[in-house]
Amino acid sequence: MKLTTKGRYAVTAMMDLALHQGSSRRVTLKSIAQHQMLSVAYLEHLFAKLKAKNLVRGVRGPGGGYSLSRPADEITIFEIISAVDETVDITQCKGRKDCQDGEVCLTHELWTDLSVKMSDFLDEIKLADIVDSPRVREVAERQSNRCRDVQQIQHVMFN
Amino acid sequence: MKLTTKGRYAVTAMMDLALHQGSSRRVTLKSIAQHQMLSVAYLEHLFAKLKAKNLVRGVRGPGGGYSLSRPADEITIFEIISAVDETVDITQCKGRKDCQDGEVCLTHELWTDLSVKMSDFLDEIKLADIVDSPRVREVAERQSNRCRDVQQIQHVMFN
DNA sequence: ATCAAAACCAAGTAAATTACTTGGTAATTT
DNA sequence: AAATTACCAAGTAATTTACTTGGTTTTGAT
Repeated sequence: MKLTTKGRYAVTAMMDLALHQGSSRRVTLKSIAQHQMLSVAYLEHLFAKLKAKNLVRGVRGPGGGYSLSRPADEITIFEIISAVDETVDITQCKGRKDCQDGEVCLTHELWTDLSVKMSDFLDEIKLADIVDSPRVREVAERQSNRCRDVQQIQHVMFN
Repeated sequence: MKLTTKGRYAVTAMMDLALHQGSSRRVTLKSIAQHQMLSVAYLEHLFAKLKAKNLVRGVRGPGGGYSLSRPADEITIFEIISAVDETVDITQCKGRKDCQDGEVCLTHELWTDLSVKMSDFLDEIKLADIVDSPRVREVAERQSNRCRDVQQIQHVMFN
């Protein structure tokens, strides 16, 4: 179990998809990149991994983008984080002749116990749990209106 | 809330101290370094931070080493991890004119909610919770016997 | 049919963080 | 006095994170 900014980007990106899921609109990496102030190319890497774990679905071409491949209440935070953070659990002393005489270190076992607790905790939290409060829906609505306004202005100014 | 190998090293090192706390023996960085296969110098950095947060106490000189500065049931996992992982929470869009028009991004607020949940979870787990099971005490006892054996052998061979 | 918008792909570079190295000083026990 | 330990600082190496560039494919719209 590891948790870095990479995992955070993945989770917030998935939130983004979940928030737009109802309107059956797809979300482009470009728009996520603007939200999170990231490059599209970096997001591509993350989404390749999310796709490999069957968490998202990509559609090419104009009007394309990404959407959740499962309902938001069937996707856990743990799944998202472990999809991108590839937990390189070297929680074993590799057969060194330390105090343990070939056994795995006690502290490493204890860490594993703790790690499992954390994983279980995050595996109980579904994407929907975070995204589906009424407060959130309201804010999301207000934001998507703002989005539309900004896009219209940009359209008038630059096209 | 961040969680890397650095945090893991800190937690396992603190476990090490907790396990030796009863016998009122101090634990040297050298012995921890051997357990965790790390350099002493790197551990020094970690312990400087743990000390700054008043989680450990150092005693110099022969027979010196580190011990917990509070009982293990008053130290939480969250304290340990946040002592060394210095959570650089840039969970705010820094006033960019995105969709939000100066507001913080919704997804970032949601991440913060989640982050708080995780922190709370780890703040409820005490060091003692992990280290104080009977199984652990037994294994620890066996290990410290082995340790003594190894040390005696080394003493005979190299001194 | 052509064009533009998107996903998808690969091979690099830059930046940040993690972990180590070296070479010390200060305190404390034997 | 000598050995052992914490404590300190300024660097380097290794790894991971994030970005860059330059593509290709797919697909909807004109």
